[in-house]
Amino acid sequence: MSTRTSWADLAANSAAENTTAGSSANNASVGTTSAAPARSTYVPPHLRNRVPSSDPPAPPYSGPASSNDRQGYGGPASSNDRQGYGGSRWGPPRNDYRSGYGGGGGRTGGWGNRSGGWDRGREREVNPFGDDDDTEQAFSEQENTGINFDAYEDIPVETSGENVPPPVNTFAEIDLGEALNQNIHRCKYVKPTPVQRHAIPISLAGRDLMACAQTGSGKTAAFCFPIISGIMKMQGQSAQRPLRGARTVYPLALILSPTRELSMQIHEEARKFSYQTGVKVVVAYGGAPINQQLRELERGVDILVATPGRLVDLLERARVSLQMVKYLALDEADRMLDMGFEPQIRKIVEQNDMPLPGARQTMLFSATFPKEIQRLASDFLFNYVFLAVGRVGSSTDLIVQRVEFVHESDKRSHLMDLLHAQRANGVQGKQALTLVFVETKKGADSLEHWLYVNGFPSTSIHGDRTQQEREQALRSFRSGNTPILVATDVAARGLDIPHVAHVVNFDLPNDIDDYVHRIGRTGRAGKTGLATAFFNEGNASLARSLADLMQESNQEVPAWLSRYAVRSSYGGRNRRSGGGRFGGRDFRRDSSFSRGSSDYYSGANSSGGYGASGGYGGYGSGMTSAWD
DNA sequence: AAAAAAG
Repeated sequence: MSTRTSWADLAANSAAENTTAGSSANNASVGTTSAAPARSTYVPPHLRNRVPSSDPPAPPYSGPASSNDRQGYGGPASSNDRQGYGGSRWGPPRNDYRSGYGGGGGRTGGWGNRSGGWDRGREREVNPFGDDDDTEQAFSEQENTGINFDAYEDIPVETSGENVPPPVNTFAEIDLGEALNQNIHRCKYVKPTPVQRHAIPISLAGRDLMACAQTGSGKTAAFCFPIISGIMKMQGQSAQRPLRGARTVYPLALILSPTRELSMQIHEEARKFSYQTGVKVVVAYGGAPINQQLRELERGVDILVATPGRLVDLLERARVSLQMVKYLALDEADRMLDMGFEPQIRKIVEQNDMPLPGARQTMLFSATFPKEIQRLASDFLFNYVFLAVGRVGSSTDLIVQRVEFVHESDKRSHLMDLLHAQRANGVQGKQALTLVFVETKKGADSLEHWLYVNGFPSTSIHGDRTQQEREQALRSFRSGNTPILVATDVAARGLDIPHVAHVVNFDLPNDIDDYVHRIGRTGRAGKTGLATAFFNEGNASLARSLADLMQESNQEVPAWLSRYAVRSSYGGRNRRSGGGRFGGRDFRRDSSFSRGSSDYYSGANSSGGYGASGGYGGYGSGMTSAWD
């Protein structure tokens, strides 16, 4: 069955308000509104637990019959049963649950046996590939891998550290294990992306890693594959896993991210990668009832994906112990270590029973990595490899960046003009989504309301909304139902939302890195995108770094912005170092960081057209990449 | 100053 649909088809499908069977890719697995979820059919014991074999290239085979063996079929989905966006995770049961329920259809059937206890999750595992909503995601991944890989040959890559393991060119070169290889097929990953080519061998070699890489380029896979593979290998060993029913669980890997929605997204991806590997992934985040998450944890967890607050809660309740953690991954690591989060991260990593650096493997990923944050981060690392991977073409080439001078009082009408123009151009159909960033939560509410009153279907996401509202907003935006999303920085990082055609910085952030992350919500997966910023006197402090970034990205810099830039160029706290052409620079190589012999870290390698790029870094100036 | 993250 075909899994390839056009974006337009896809958007049309999603726009159909979740009432139809969805794309052809998974119509076998869905019952949708009309089909009352079938009662599980009896499956003779000898056919239970049968793992489908021989599928590469696997069509996303329909889900196992019973996705939720605890509740028969369709209670509110547990966070682990349902990864999609159709319906509240903890709300009352709804009829429009589509994925994973709808019983049967699978040629294997009968996985959902009721064997009690945690049997490493294999028998009851929901097929994450058979999910409607996951189709969209699978699609975007497909699109990601659809980036012109030939262009990757020239991508600038820089590594530094001792004895850096060499990159690979194919997944076949790496022994990730058969089950994981099958999932790679199912994800339609043909060839590793640059960050995967480099990061996976480094991680498999057991090395710690600090990586600057673009989110859309398979970053999640880059840290998930080695973790899953490593856990699979550990499973042969004795493993002092706690007995079933023990209140405390001992994950082997911990993945932290700064927002709940990003943790959800990582969990969804990790679940695909770990399908039928016997590796169990559980997500825990705030704003949702903790009891359900506790139940999931009790069923066993190898990889815990979490936001910091909820994890601290779980640690304090002694429901989670980090004693067995062998892998620690921080996504958006620079955010995780900034002022707001750092104490919590330290508490988790340093003030609990987590093994020390060296006794665990630590992987830090982000698109931007200011030098000061690198310095902080080195506390968590042991003899790590620094990796910076650029993107096809130069930074943010796929995004056309515009800056317009707009007085505070004119912003709304100016936005209205943009939206009208888009509508007139037909750019804003159901498929073209516009993401509008504002500075404050109140500002988000009032702008959303104003847009709504003025006839633009919009919704908003920010930290004062309930988690249900946040997830609903994201769903509604993704589906094109409300093609305008007003957001605070909660949505700035990591979220992979296909079809975002336009990012408007209604209020510019104060930090250029935040700008980079925000505009990175568009221009993803090889698509072009547009980013418009409203600039006025209040943004003077950003002028210099913004002008620099735009210039580096071959964007047209308005003359008036250059004048602002010159005027406000003192201080330079926001300035990028290194001309920003390239993903990043290991702070250990900076002249201000002097320690030991110079050749301790002399293993710097560089490939791709930029050479060994020595010495353009400046003191104190933030190092960033121009990619998300 | 604001945002995020626990309730």
